[in-house]
Amino acid sequence: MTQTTARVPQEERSRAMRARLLEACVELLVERGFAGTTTTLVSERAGVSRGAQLHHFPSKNDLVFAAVEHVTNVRGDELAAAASRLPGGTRRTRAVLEMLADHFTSPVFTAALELWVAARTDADLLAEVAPLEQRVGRDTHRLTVELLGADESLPGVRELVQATLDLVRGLGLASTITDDTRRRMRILDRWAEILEEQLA
Amino acid sequence: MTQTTARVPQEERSRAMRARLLEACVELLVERGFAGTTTTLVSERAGVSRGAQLHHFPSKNDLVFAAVEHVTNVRGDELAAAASRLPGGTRRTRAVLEMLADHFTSPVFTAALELWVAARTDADLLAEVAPLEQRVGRDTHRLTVELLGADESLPGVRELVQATLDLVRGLGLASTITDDTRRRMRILDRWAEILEEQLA
DNA sequence: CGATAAACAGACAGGCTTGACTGTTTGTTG
DNA sequence: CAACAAACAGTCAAGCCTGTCTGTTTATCG
Repeated sequence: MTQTTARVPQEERSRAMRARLLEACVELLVERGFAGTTTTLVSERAGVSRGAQLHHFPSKNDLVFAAVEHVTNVRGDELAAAASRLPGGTRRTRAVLEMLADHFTSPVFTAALELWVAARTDADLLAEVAPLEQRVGRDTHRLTVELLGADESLPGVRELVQATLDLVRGLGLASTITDDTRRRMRILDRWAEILEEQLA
Repeated sequence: MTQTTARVPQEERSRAMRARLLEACVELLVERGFAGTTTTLVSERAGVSRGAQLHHFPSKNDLVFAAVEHVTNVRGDELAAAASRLPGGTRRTRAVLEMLADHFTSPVFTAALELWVAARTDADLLAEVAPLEQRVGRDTHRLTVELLGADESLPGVRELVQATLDLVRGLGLASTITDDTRRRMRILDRWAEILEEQLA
């Protein structure tokens, strides 16, 4: 115990402070958007002095880059968690779709969207975002294939799964300014029909 | 002729200047994103003095609001033009999908996306964007139904068209940071198959 | 042709953001 | 416990953006 308390504290505090800053950063991305996420607001939100913030993240890019990674990890975790909560049996396909749609309408996705759009016109940020997003994309694809029990060796199956993911991405984008859950549900119902038919 | 040249000039110049400013604004939205689209850059890009700009658009919001309207109109025009160029006969469905996908990966869509995302965290802008976007959405839906010759009185057809539009929206979003045309084409091929099957 | 108003030009101030910088506290190590 | 390093705190200057303001040119109309 002595060894633990003697060895960890500083490192631990540092870790906690970084985590608080990243959390605050993501919250602000959702609430104020990328441009509205100023370093001052982040430090205020995190309850951290500007000095401390600059100590852990020397520049705004350092903070944002770390936030990108953080968001990516959270997205992966949330997806995995949601997948494990998934019920089996009938209506499995529909449940998988709902899970995906939920993810693509969640705050983490919104934060990722802000980073995504910002990265389009920011080369440095893009270099950071692109590979991570690719990873999430691949992981999500793999997960979806697994959850649907799809056989990708069959022609057209891979494209169908990709289409499914692009669909929920499109639904997610639409939901950011128009919260039309009912419409979304009907579309998912229909898509589930098609998916089951095609994968059978 | 004398009457014409005597009556129009000033109004005409004014119109031209407004158009140049809006064009410059849209260009910058694509190149620099919403946050990077400063009023100063717009006036420089348009070759207009800041004073002249402020005369036509007293505030940045006035400029942006006008740009939203402009983008909306251009989107509508481009879609209509593309639709009229569409070939008939076989592979009609595939051609319609490609047309839609092209639109949702075009610069106007990118500009609209920037406005869209910015509007999410800007109430004033949202009030301006939402109704116009809804209009484009409805028009696009109607156009798609017409081009596909779909019968919306049949159950599930409406949702199928909506899914198609959300799919291309998702593809468009993905294309903003990853230009993966080949992947997109394969997905469209596959979706065309399904669409024809379902609409038959 | 003179008067009036619109169009155009450019300087200026206020507010905000970022990152550098100096100083203080806390933890670690010999 | 003394010395050193990391963590933390807060101020300051430089740069940018927006919108106001004053002045000038161009067109329209009596």
